[in-house]
Amino acid sequence: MRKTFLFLDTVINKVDNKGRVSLPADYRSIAKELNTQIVLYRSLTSNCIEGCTEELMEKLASDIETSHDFFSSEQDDLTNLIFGDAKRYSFDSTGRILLSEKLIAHADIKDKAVFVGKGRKFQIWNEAEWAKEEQRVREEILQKRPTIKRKEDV
Amino acid sequence: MRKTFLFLDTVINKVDNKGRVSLPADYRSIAKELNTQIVLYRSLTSNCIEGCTEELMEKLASDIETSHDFFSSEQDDLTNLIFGDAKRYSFDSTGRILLSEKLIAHADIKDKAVFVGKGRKFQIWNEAEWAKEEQRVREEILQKRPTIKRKEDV
DNA sequence: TTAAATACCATGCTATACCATATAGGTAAG
DNA sequence: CTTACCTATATGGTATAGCATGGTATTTAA
Repeated sequence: MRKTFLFLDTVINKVDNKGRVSLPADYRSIAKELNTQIVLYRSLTSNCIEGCTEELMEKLASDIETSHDFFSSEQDDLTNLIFGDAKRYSFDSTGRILLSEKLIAHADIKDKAVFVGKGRKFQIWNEAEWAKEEQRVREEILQKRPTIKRKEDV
Repeated sequence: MRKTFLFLDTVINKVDNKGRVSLPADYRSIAKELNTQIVLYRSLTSNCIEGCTEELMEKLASDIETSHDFFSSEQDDLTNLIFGDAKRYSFDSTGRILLSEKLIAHADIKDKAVFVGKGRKFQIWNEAEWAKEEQRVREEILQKRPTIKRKEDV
């Protein structure tokens, strides 16, 4: 029935004192249907956790293999950074994952986790941080809007 | 459930005074599922130990065969360096391997070993050395990021 | 015969699997 | 339009299994 496999929507779930949090049901069903696991890692650019399917990771590994020399330092650095930080997360029968200390610290997660869909990937934010980020993104879009409008007018 | 065989995550395990260290369970399961052994060798470029499956070694052998002249000195050097240094390591029922003196000396391993996933390969570092290396890589990648993106897009 | 490598046993800890309860969304009957 | 019921998801709590690690025995090699 499902034709696309996109992480969508924004969902806020509670994180208990062990670091457990329910993965949104919608995200779970993607992993289930693709028969793959979820991989989480620290975002390179923001104070948030980023996630994707293991399938996408596999694709990335192949891409790196073919686009760089086997012994190149670029490939070395890239693979260290990406795969060294990524970790498979399996959810239990109730759909929860256990966030690692490293991830929680990086995103400053307290008792709430905000899941934000990004298509092939998704992000997990601290509630207040996400509010700020969303504000920032919206303002940026508004600034660009006049340019778009002008084009439409022409 | 698992369809991919990527070495992921960063795990710190203790090395006892005999040089024994637990291979992370996740890494072991890869060797098990692929029904292959783990091969370790001294990194050509860093003060760390590098590891992969024997399967990947096979692939590397084929690649070298096709990418250089069969009798070239380049191929001689490469094969000497890599295959001459590599050694199979089998783990016992509790999942531990015994690191050789040569490897321990090269990576300056003391009482802790840091396993860093690299996708098809992984590395083993001295704790302090890895901290420095991770820092260096993060800074470098952030600078090069536009270049990488361009490559991925193509 | 001694040292070193390998295999096996025991223990404590923690991730994870499972059960039970609560909450919300949706549907159909009143 | 309201109420009651049902299903799916989220969350709290607890038990269990898997893992890392200390220790010891057994085998292999020098």
